[in-house]
Amino acid sequence: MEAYIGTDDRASHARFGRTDRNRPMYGPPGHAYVYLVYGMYDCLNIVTEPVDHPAAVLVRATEPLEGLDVMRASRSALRAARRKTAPRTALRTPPDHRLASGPGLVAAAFGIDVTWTGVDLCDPASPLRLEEAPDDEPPPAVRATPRIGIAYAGTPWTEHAWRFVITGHPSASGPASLR
DNA sequence: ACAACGATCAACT
DNA sequence: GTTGATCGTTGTC
Repeated sequence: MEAYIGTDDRASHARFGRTDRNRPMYGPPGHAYVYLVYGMYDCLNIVTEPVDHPAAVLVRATEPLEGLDVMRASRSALRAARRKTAPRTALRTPPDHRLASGPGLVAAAFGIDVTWTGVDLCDPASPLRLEEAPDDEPPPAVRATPRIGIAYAGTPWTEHAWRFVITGHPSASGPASLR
């Protein structure tokens, strides 16, 4: 997960204030904010603050537990559809635990695109939703690191340790040194 | 109307 | 470690 909060956060989509795209960030917490980056990849965010306080966490990675075959299929389908020229080398299939180890890969694995923006992730009837962890499941150890892939190098906004990984988790996104 | 660029990924050197 | 793919959003003119 990676946190973005407020209009002062120069790395956040809310830095321009309220726009058509980032409207869900200003909406109620627990809803999805999905956007397209680099013309190719969808990114799933979860709104985290009350109405009119723009903030969200980007889901950078998930651990694939069920439907791995579906994840593999939708990922390669999306890759093929969005690549003009075929690679010279055969495409490598990633290890199962890395099927959703990046924000664009999470969306690809779950088949999420921008049409999902705004859905209520706390609605038990939603096909895409958050659920309570089982009582017998202890919370994992979490490590905080700087955020990844944001511009404004040298500003305080690149320094904040607002990226959170489950310590040592093999499905985490980003460089191995930051897991 | 237009130009720049981005919360990325995978291929390539 | 570097770079191409690809297009909606945003700021500027």
